[in-house]
Amino acid sequence: MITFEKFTMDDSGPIYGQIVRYVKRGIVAGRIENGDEMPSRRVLSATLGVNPNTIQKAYRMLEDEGIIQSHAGAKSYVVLDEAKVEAIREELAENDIGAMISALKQSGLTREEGLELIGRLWKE
Amino acid sequence: MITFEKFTMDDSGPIYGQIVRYVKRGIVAGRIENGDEMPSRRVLSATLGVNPNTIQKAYRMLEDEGIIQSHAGAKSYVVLDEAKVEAIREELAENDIGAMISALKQSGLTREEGLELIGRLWKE
DNA sequence: AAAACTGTATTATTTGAGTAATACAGTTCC
DNA sequence: GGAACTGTATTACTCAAATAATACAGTTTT
Repeated sequence: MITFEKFTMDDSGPIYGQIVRYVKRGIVAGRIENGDEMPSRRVLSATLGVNPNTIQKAYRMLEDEGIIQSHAGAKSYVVLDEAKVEAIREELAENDIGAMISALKQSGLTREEGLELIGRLWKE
Repeated sequence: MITFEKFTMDDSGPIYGQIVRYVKRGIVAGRIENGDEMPSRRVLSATLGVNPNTIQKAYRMLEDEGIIQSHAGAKSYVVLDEAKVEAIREELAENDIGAMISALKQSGLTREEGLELIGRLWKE
């Protein structure tokens, strides 16, 4: 069973998007694997203090991307193969790192200045 | 006169926030300096294709942070000293880089893996 | 002085995100 | 088989963001 701690979600943007990203990052990090059981909409709703409809919206998006499978009445499961995981890994890196690079460029930092600053701020 | 190209604003979140960030990045990058004249609300509204009220909200925030000055009827001007610029520089780095680091950590990357990947994706 | 700009303020409307409260049908489990 | 779970769907409501359409008073500019 995948565990969602009470609001790891401190990102930006809509909550359902944050949940989708949280799951994808969990997959890439190996915390979530093929065959894992998703918490029910109601349970996750209570855990995160978020409306069931919002959870359903996130789950629907995950299903549309082929990451989970839902059958009416039964529990929902994670469905993954190595290719999918790799695709998600690249999508996340592209998004997270790409956004920062374009922000730092807009701030006038060169590649070397940027890398130096990141290295200094990332103290594990 | 500060120039806003037709939608450099492809960020996320409210438009007024994007405008505020755009100005701050311009300041840090040296594109915007003390004494610079801001485009009028109406002009920027037309340039960006955004409602005047939304522009006014952004300008109000900039004024509240002491970055611009507005006097009813007259044009608005940028007001900066070196200390302010440095404060903005640190705020932006903290935000942009901090967000990415916490995202990459959540994806399970170590500091070394992260820095290596960023270096590879940032091809100037 | 008059025209053409400025900033500022107000009211109404639309849209998307999120909440709230149910309802229903399918499944799991004892 | 019945209870207790599942996923799914619907309708109504609130709220913030953004738009739209003005209006007014102060400033530049000619």
